[in-house]
Amino acid sequence: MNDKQKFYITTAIAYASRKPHIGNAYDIVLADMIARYKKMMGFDVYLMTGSDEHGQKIEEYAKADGISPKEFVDNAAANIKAVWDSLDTCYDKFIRTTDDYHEDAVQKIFKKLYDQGDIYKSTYEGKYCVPCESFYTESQLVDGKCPDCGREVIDSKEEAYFLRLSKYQDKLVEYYEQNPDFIKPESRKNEMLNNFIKPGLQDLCVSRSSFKWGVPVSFDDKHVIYVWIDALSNYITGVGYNPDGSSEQYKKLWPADLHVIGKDIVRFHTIYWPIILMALGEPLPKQVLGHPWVLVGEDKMSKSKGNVIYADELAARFGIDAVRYYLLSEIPFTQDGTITYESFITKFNADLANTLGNLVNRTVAMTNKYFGGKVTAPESRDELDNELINCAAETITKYYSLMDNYRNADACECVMNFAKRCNKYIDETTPWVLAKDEATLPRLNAVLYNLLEGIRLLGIMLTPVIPSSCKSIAAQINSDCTELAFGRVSEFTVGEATPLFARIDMPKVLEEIAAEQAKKAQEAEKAENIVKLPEISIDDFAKVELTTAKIVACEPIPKAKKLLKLTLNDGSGKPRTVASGIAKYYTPDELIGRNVIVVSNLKPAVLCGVESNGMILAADCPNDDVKVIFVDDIPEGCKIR
RNA sequence: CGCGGGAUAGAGCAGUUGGUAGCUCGUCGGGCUCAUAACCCGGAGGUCGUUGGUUCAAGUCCUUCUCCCGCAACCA
Repeated sequence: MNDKQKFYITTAIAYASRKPHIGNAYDIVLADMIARYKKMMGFDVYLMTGSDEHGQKIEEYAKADGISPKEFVDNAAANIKAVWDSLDTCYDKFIRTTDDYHEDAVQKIFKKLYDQGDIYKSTYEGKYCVPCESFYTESQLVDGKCPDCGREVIDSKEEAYFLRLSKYQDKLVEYYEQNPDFIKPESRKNEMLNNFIKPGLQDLCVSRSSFKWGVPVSFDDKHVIYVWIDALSNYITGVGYNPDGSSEQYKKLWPADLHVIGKDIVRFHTIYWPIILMALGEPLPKQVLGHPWVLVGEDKMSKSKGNVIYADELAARFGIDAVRYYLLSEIPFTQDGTITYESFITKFNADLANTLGNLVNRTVAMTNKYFGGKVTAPESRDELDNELINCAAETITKYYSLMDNYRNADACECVMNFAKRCNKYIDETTPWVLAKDEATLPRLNAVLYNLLEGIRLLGIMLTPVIPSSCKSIAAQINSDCTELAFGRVSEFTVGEATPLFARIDMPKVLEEIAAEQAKKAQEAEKAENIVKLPEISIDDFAKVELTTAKIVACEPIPKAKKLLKLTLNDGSGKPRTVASGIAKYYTPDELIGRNVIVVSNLKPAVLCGVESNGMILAADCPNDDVKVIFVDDIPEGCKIR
């Protein structure tokens, strides 16, 4: 038995549909850093991460690839693991929602909640549009008709299971009040209260019958358990929870001390998840940390924009610790952070290479050069030494309080400031002058000792952030003392000075990257142009009626950001109204008077209150651009085939 | 008026309960030579988005407007 206090920390489980990008990886890196820090502080830490492997999307992707969903997620999970491992993350467990013990426990959780009445079978209260095969709520209807096609809807119902949220609403608010630190940062708590809880919680639909790839409801095989109960439960099933009897490990670890998640899923973790736990009669997690996103430049990362940066590729190019350091030192606590190759390299050169790496290098080199690598703790300290030592003490105090509050970026800055202070100390004490005179050699010994102590402390404080580099620091100063206080080592016998981080030649590397990206973009474009849809017959094509038409009027649609309302003359004598999602690319003035091609037999639809009769043709161009196909030299009303 | 977040030096950000505007990068000048063209010192550069107000005192509190970004609703 050990008497250490436990600390159970989790990441969100990654959706196993595609390779995780650097934003997804931020989650695990942050959690890993916290885990390492807590270990350093003497906690018995357990870090769990994993993959979310069910759902319609995965079913579809697998089908498109011509493999079974299980094969698909086996691949995807291996991919996720590989990326996590490429970042030197030390998780204790990787749970997959397709693991048998998880599926078993989830079925029993569902059954238990059903048996005690917290889950009930009901129907989508619904208006059903038969041609559209869709359900709508009363409020979604437009003039009492289908918002999609404008036709009559009928009362209909589809079976589904619901979780009673309303029953636990007051208890949840109470929990928020009693645990002011439950949601971090605090601004997100207000968002939850104002947006979702105050208006009143709707019961949550927790099953699906529209796809099969999920955990089946044990007593009703038409339904699979939808993502909420399946995915969120991983936090307890992964450490051995089961309604039939939980493991010793579960009893020791639960409740979790911290869920590390992205800000987009705060709602699920601070409303649905606590309610599920309350219904199960289990204690609630102590804290949820909703971190911001990592954006590329101004944009959210997306494949179609071609701006995705992958953590493992970045690590392969610049080193694991370079990636970890960037994520943990540059992403703000509450606001979204950005990453670009420029900012990455700038940060790397300034902090890791120039400030820290160079400090270690010059100090170790001097110790070797002047004393054959060996210095001992001095007897006395002068004014300059005291300043340095005080700065070290202040840094350590600040470091603790920042790290305890997950202000890792501020903690990194604070530590780097101490590294700068050490560099300044070298300038103040001028060791190269002291080395010239036999009489000042004791002083030189003291200076180098103080610097090596400073470096030792830097290495300890940065260990959660850049673990392998700190190992290298410890090796170079040849000390395994991990006490975070100045003057705890009686002597140093340093090793070889080897650069920790080689400076990056920014223009050269940027050029290389640009060349690679251009190549990738070309390949991607080629792949895009390959036909993806199944072949159709000429008869299928003949079903599409294409007509030329002149745009006679055009105006933006209020409330709609993307839509323009076009009035067309298609030669029929009757004006035709079409809504088109091109507001971002064209102003009305640019369109009026031009001739375009319209799909004239498209089923009408109501968009933002405007009935759209048809669709004009436009091309999706690279760089997120859209170009309407103009046919100004063809008169309106011509059929196209 | 759908909900929310933001606007501070050329760029990226800090600014806790109102009390002299800071940090990093860049830029200009100087110093040093142990070190990775590195390190150290100094200068320039902001009427803190706009309007009005509260106050001895407003980046900070209240108000008007403008512009950005998420989410929600619509890329027919």
